[in-house]
Amino acid sequence: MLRALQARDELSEVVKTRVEKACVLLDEGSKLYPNDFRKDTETTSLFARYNASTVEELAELGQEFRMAGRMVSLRSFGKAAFFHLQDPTGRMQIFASRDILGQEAYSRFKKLDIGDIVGVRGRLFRTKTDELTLEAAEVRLVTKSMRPLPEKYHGLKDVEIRYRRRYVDLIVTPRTMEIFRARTTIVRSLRQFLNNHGFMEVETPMMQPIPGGATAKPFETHHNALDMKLYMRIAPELYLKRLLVGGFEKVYEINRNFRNEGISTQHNPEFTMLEFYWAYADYRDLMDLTERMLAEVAVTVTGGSKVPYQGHTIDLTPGTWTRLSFHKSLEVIGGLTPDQYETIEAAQATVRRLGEKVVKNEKLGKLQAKLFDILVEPKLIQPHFIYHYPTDISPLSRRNEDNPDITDRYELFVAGRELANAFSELNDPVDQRARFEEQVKEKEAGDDEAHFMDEDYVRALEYGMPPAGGQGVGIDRLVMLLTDSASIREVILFPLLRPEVPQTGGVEPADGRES
RNA sequence: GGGCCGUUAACUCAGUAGGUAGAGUAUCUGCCUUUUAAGCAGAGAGUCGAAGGUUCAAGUCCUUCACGGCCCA
Repeated sequence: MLRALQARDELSEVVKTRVEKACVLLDEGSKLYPNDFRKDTETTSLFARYNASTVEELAELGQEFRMAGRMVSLRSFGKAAFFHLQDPTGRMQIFASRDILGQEAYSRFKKLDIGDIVGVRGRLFRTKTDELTLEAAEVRLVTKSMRPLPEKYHGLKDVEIRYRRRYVDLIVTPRTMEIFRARTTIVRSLRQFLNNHGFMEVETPMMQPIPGGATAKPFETHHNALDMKLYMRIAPELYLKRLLVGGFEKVYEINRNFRNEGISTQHNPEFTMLEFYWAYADYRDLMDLTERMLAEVAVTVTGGSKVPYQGHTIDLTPGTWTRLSFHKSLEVIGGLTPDQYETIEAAQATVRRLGEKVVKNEKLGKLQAKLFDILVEPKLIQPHFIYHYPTDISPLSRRNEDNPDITDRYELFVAGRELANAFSELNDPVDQRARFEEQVKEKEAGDDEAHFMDEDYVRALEYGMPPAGGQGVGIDRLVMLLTDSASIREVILFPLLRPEVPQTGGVEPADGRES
């Protein structure tokens, strides 16, 4: 099999050489992929215990350790060599010499390549340059690598290859590994916070007959056995609120949503969202909880509640977050006066003046949202809760008691981006049905992001849903913020990309996309 | 969808005014027992993203396309 691989002429010279070496190893009776090596320690663990030890202390220790990992560098001197072994926790220098390993083992060691996964056994010592190093009494090939690693100094720079071959990126770009560790820490600490506050994690359908809970275009799919059209969910909202009807008072879900929209530095078609619902609470309670939750996560991940982001320092300390009404923000931050946005005509004129298109029959709230997006959102660097969104762009939110044209809804903005969306939930089934009907009209008028009618959801509300506050938090954006990442693709392990162009052979894509 | 930029050896990058492709790393050979971007000497390695076009001659100029990046919508 390996010989056949060797004959493939599209392989680079370096790969062919390695395959050839692997063939020789096989011929000599060596295994290329043995699974009998066991490690008993890791880099950071050894550094934590022995980095402060003196040469003498290490010499007295006499203990042997077994480590495994990828050989990522090699400095060879004929009869001795240093290399670095990379494991998930870091890099440990290994010293291998002919005198210690013996003639035969040393010559086997010399056949190893950078990139191979090896197991080593030996004692610790300190080099002349004072680096804690393992002196190998044994070095074994554990997994043969056929492909060369990227350049040792510059690493992998081509972002396309970094995303397509994330496995290589993870090997050679320490920051990539840090980001995804941070991502896990963030999600874990969100769960911990919510669990500690009595929330219960649940899972609701990701394939839904009626996609709801957000304003977005869904992906469509099909169930063969049921011969049924299904949509990938755009939000879990309507299912989570059915659970409030059922009697759970605090529920949350952290999982993927899918939206059939463009891709940008801030949008991936599948993204992760936290949604949680809290009965007998309202949007103001949510603001308080959110401040504490996100600050706690920030402290867990970055060590403090002030985090650097793209040249800014974002202060997430609870109690310092700005709270401003939607319409006030148009004035205070957007620089508008009420007569520039209060009526349809005025708002249309202002939208046009800013160079934006005005769509026929566009509602006042939507026009005002456009003004907000242009004039206000980019300026909201420090955390801002913008509350009291217009009712006509908030079909699932509870109306404000004093003014039916606005809702008890807010969005949280940080670093010029929406990070969360929350509101006191609409639990009046009659109002909800009317709002859906309004959405259906908009859908029929050509707005393919408008909501579908969801009769079952209305029926659930008719049984009675306790008053509640609910919030969605964009996890990818939160990870971006807390890891100082400019692009969402940096915080998604495998971001969506177009299919890779075949590098060799005459195989054309069979979709006839040319022309 | 629009604009700008990129695509050259496995990786990181050069490539003058259009004249037939370079470096470093990696690889291979030789030397080398405390290096850490190890060192020294030598060697091999490229459909220059794809397809057309202009030209005596195209990595370089033109057109289209693909993939990616950034900005805008």
